[in-house]
This record gives sequence, structure tokens and C-alpha cells, in this order.
Amino acid sequence: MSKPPKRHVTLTDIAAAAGVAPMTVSRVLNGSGYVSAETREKVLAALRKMNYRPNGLARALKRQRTETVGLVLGDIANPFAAELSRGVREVLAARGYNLFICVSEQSAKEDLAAFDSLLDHRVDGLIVATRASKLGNDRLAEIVEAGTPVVAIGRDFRHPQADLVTADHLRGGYEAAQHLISLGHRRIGFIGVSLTSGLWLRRFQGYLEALREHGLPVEEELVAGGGASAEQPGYATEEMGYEGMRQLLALREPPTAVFARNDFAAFGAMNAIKRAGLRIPQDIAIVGYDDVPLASHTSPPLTTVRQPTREQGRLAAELLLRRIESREPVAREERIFACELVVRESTVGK
Amino acid sequence: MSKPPKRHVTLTDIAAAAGVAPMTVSRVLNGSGYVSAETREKVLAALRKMNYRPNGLARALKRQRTETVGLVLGDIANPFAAELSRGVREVLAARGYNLFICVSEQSAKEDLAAFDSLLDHRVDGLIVATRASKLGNDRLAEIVEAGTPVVAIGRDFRHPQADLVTADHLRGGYEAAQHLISLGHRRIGFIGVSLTSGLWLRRFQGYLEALREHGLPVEEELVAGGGASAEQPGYATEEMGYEGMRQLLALREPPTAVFARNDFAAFGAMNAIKRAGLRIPQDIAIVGYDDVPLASHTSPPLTTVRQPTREQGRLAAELLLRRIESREPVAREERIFACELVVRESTVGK
DNA sequence: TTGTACGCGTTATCAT
DNA sequence: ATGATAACGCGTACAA
Repeated sequence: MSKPPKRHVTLTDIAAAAGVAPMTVSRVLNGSGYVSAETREKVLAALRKMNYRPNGLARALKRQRTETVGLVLGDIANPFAAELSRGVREVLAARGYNLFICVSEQSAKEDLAAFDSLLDHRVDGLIVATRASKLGNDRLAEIVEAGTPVVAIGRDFRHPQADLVTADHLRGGYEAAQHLISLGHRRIGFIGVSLTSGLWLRRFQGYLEALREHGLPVEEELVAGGGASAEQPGYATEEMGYEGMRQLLALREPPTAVFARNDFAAFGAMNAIKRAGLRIPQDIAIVGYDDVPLASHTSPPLTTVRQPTREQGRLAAELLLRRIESREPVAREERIFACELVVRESTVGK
Repeated sequence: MSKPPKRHVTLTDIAAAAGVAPMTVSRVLNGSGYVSAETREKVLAALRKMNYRPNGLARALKRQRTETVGLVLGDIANPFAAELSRGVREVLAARGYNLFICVSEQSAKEDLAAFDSLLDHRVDGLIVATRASKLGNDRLAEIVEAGTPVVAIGRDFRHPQADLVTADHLRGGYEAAQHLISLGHRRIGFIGVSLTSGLWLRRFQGYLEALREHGLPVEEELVAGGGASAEQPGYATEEMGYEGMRQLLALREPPTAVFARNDFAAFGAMNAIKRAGLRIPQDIAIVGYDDVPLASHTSPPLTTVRQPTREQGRLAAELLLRRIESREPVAREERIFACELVVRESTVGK
């Protein structure tokens, strides 16, 4: 009963059992070189009987590649990250590569740890979708220069030998705000940015640009952070949206429309609005960002900005494989996907 | 400019640069054995300059362990999976282990592929949180018997040498239904199970048990699947909930309360109810399952069953490490966490 | 205190 | 068609 932690069965074990050289077993396994039907049968029999699994470590050590790609995510509890990883996986699986995901929980330090851990296992390439940090970007540059293919997704990492895939959030933010302006709104709040963090956010800058362009003043009081959680945005940002909206509602003159940093913040905000006994969109209109599946199923359905998430994942994977499989240096590619405003009833009542 | 795909820097390279034997470098790296301060300095200098990273493959091949654990998830776009992985990560990180996540997209075949891929990289152990399948369980048994520590989470895999962590969904489902019954409901629908799939679902069986116990008839028409998506439940099950609820609303005599398989299905159902111009909970009461963050932020807030998700992840990680780090055989542990009904306004108006 | 020899499990190369 | 040998990069055991 008590199983002493067994050694893995090795190719050499098989060879011994089948009475051939290890090399012959290797040939059978990889279908390379000539093996007589008879020998092959012997080997196959031994393989079946002994339940052999090749040691990827040893194989990779010899072959110098693992056919595995690492994906670093900041936050797994995030529909965006999920959809992204689906896209990545689709492409990799089709090309026979495995995917290992590491999560950094939004910390630059954990980011580094994830890089190292994946590289230690000699993944063939890295897709990085975490938030940029000086620390992380410096390390990434080293990694790239050391010869490991790297593709960034939506992360501010630019390097002549790494590709970048992202979506045009500046324009996305702009269009969201522009939409509200075109509906006649003049006091438009933003939820999800605090004065100490997030001001770099592209979608926020797009919002600012739209206001400016239409001659609307940017009022500080209309920009709501949402407390502590603003530091660590993740899945649970309903909280952030809820708190942010409460701040805005408490103003002497609350906004007539708000643009939330993402759909979850928007959900929280919608809730705060309803709790206050106000109607959406009649009293306050609201726009989110991301178009997560739930967005079309709230009441009212949420107007939001859709980014082609899965496509970003797919493209990143393709760019990475291109680098991995090419012997020569590859020209840098930077691809920016367009975002699309999806108008629903949270801004335009029906 | 054009970088020819460089070879990784090896320990031998460092040794050559520092003018010592590889072994000496190894000693410096691992802090094992004696090295004179002087030699150490030379080596450290070379290390810094050449940007060395140990080859985990080679190291693992030699050491026969990777200090890495694999986690197999069915669906990454799932708050439950996300929270689970957080718990796992917390514990592993604290003990110096890395975590690689593989996603099987709910397919038994991909499940196997994930196992293989992780084992090929010789992870020290496996945590499996995917849906059970004959194929998968058979393979898991082999894996366990071959000596790799395995812990299952919420998956019907029982093996004398593998641990199991789960929550009492039978009781959770029972309490949800019981709650509705105690509020006076007699026609209680279930959303998220179709006659061709999901009948094995514990929370559904709990629902059945509660009905039976209270002498309520189980009516087939009150059990709604939700179409194609029922086959592949994942994050996007608002759809499923929405469709399921529409089926129920179309009945000659619709239910006065529904219990949804999970919170997302519940959100979809709530939406369908509102669209139909009915009120929650006055016209139809609703209970979800999981207590995802959003559940407390819908309108009305959702009554739901909470399971200690992160704790399950943490415990699973601890059990796994126990197995990994123990030389002797370890006694099987099966731990079932209790679930907790969280009553909010979707069942009890205020 | 430092170095040498060998092995981890594969596969590439060359020989037979 | 098959086998012997070396090597991938590191660490253990032992020698110097």
C-alpha cells in the first residue's frame, strides 16, 4: 500500500525492458529515423506496459526549446485578462505550443518573479500583459536583449526587438465622452481615477481631450477616485464605482452623466445611482468601458466601449511565434486596435 | 543592431569569465560549501556583468524538483477560479514555490493536455479544479500512482493517495431552496441545469432534496437549462440565466421564486424578470450561488450562497505542499467546507 | 578552499 | 536499421 515516492520511468528503462538502445526508443517516440516494424513493436509494447512519460525537462535541455509560452497577467479575476488568455491559447494550441500563466497580482515585484520563474523553466517566449513599471520594463529589456522573444499587450513597453499590441484607449475614452457631450451633457464625471493615481490612464486622457475640444471646463470635483481600491484595480471594482458615484452625488451640483473607467466600476456606479432613487439615463447617464458579457444584461443595459480583446491575444501569440520560430532578427511590430462605442440604454433611453 | 538569437549565459560561461571552475560558481550561487571572499567577489562580478540566470531545466533535472506547482482550471473567466488561484498562490508564494496555471476550457481532452504539459515540465505537484471526467480521473489516478502529489478542488476525484478539498454544495443548495420555502414559496424554479446535463450538480440535488423534504412536487417544467451555453458554463452565463428565466416566465404558471445555479445565471435571470416588468422579490424572488463581488451590488442585492473560495485554494496548496515535502506516504485528507446563505433583498424585500 | 568526474534523461551525430 | 558517444547545464560526491 505505502508507495515509496517512485522514480519516473525513463526512456532508458524502456530501452532496457525492450532490449534495445535508448536511442532506438527515442526514434520510436519521435518518429524520426528508421526503425524496423518488429523493433518498433517491441518498444511500443514496453512503452504501453510501463506507462512512460517523456521528461520534458531533459528533452528541453537537449533541444533548447520547450514549445511553451509564458503569459503574465496582472489580475486573473478580470474578464479582460480571461478573454485575452483565450485568444492567446487558441493560437498557441493550434500551433502545438503550451501556455503557462503566471499572475502578478498587480505588483511590480511579483512581475519580476513571474518573469524569472517562467524563464527559469525556459519558456520559448513571453507575453506580458501587466501594468508597466520601471522595474519591470528594465528587466524586460534585459530579457529581450538576452534573446528571449517578448510581446507586450496593452503595456507601455517599447523596445526595438519586442512587439506591442494594444487598443486605442485614448480614442476610446474620447468617443465615450464625445458621445455624452453629443447628447447634450455638460457636467460629465469620471469615475476610477484619483488625483494620486491613474491620471496616466489613456481612456481618462481621452475624456479630458473631448472636454477640452468642446470647450467644457475640466472640474476636479467631477473626477472621482473611489478610495483605497483605486490603488489595486481588479475584478472587485464595483466597490470603487459605488464609492466614486456616491462622491459625485454628494456634490452641490452633481454631474448629469458619468464615464466609468471600466464596466465593473460602471456597475457599481449604476447601483449607487439607483439607490439614490435616480433614474438612468434620465437623471444620470452612464458609460462604461470593456463591454464585458454582463454589460448587455444589466438594467438598463450599459453603454460601453468595446475593445477587441481576444483578437489582441491572438495577435500577440502570432507575433510571438513569429519571433520564436524565425532564426533571423524580426522587425518590430506595433499594432493598435480600434475600440468601438456600443450604445445601449444607459445613455439613450428608449 | 541585428542580434543573432543568443545562447543563454551558462554557469560555465561565468566560470570561464571569472577564471574558476564551474563548481565554484555553483557554490557561490547556492551558498553551499566554502568559497574564499576573494574568489566569491570575482564570481559575483562576472555574474553581475553577464546577467546570468540559472537554467531551471538543468537544475531541476539534477535536483529532481522544480519548486513549481501546476494548477489546472476549467475556466479562467470565472470569479470562483480567480479567487481560488489567489488562495493557492498566497500559500505557495509564502513557501517559495511558483505557480503555473493551465486552462482547459472545460474540455476533458484539454484537461489531459494540461496535466501532461505540466508534468512534462516536472512540476512538483498538481492542483486540479476542473470538472471531473472519466478520462481525466483515470489519468489522474495514474499520475498519483506514479508518485506525483495531487490535490483536487471541488472535483469528483477520490483516490487513496490524493486529497480532496470541496464545499458542501448539497447543503448549500438545500439551504437556498429551504430559504425560499420558508418564505412561503411553493413553485420554485431552478435555472442552469438541462435534462441532458448538469443533473449531477450537487447544488441542484440539494434543491431537489429540500423540495422533497417539504412535500413539494418536483416539476420538470420548473427546471430550466438555458440552451447551448448550458453545455459550457463559464463566465458568460448571464445568457444562460436570461434564457432560462424566459422559459420559466413563459409557463402557464410561472414560479414565484427561482434558484440559479450561480450568481451570473442569477444576474441574467434578474434581468429577464425586470424586462418582463415584474418586481424582485415581490413577484419573483431569486437566489444565486457563489457570492461573487458583484452580488452585493445589484439592484436589488442578490441573496446567494457563499462558499469559502480562497480558503479552499489555500488549504489545497497546503495539503499539496505537505505531500510534496514529506518523504513518507501521507494519509488521505478530504475536507468539506461549509457554505453560508447570505440573505439580501432579492428574496426579502425591505 | 577548489577542482574533477559523473549523472540527471534526452537527442544529434556519427559509426556500424 | 541500430547502436555508441557526446552533449545540453547544473549539482553531488569525492579528490586534491
